[in-house]
Amino acid sequence: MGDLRDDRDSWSNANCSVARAIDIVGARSTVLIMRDALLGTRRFDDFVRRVGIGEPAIAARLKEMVAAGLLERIPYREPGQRTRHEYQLTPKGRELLPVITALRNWGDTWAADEAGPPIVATHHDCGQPVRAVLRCAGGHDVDSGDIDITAGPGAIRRD
Amino acid sequence: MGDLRDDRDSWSNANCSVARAIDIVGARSTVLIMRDALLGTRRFDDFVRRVGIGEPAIAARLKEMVAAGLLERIPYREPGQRTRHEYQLTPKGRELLPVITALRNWGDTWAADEAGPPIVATHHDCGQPVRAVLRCAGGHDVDSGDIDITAGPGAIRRD
DNA sequence: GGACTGACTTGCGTTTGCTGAAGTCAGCAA
DNA sequence: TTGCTGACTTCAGCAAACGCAAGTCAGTCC
Repeated sequence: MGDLRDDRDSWSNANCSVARAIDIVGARSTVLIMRDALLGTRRFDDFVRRVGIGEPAIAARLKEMVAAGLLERIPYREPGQRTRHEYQLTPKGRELLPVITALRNWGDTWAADEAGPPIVATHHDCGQPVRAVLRCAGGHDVDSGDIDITAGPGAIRRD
Repeated sequence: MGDLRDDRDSWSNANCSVARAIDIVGARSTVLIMRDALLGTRRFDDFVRRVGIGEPAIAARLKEMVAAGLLERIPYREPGQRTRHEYQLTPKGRELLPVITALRNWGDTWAADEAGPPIVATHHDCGQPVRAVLRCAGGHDVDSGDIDITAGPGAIRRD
């Protein structure tokens, strides 16, 4: 099976997973809400204070994200308070962690403040910083030059 | 040093690398152009045919991406043709590969066509599929539950 | 020199994303 | 019952992103 890049016009991007993904999570506010959700934020007013975009945009986006299955709206109740709802990550949402981590790594390297990165994610067991890296199912580290592109089952040929 | 999530209001997102990153590469067309650039596309008309967005948007975005240092505009000449330019990835651009890969992985899992993923990235040496995974500098695989958040040198406290 | 082609640019119009200020609404507290 | 508060919603209005159609411009080929 040859590398598709040798015959680039034989496949189309119509069924591209990258495009599908950004159509769901590509909006700026969605990424920023996911950032904070992955750091543990769950309540509406906390999102409003932390995400840094306006309240109407947060409300609209949270609704969209619940509809998209990234968050789940769960009722909770504190003593002496009425029932409220919090937004908990679903597995579908939680699995965006590599995306956000890769984005943060890149921002730390190429768009950081002179002072350095504002927050650092570290491994709980050993305290070392965490990064998103490429690895193959055989367990090898993969360099960007060592990747072949092959057609998957959903490939659409164009003849 | 405690986990910052225990004291979430003590830091601000003003200097967030995730936000900085998406302000540079967050537009839909930028991501799609990077997708194709990372698959080897270099020429204007190839981007127009493959990316799936209009010509004016491609032209404007390529210009922005060159200005942002993601791509470099390099003159080339084919025999009997006039001098043209191609858009080559810079290191800054190439290092977005984990971001695009993580996005593609997520899309393959959560937003794929029934037929399955259209393209598969495989390790050149062993042929196994490539994924973006989290790992710490100590060499351990990191699960999403095993991450601590600590303040980095660029942290902005808010008192 | 005239046609051709690849690489853009210009000029609309439309949609989407976001902001800011103000309004609504449910239920617990007094 | 009235007030309060947290969680939204509604209503302009603006700017950026994108699509489509047409125009430009520099070489090269004939």
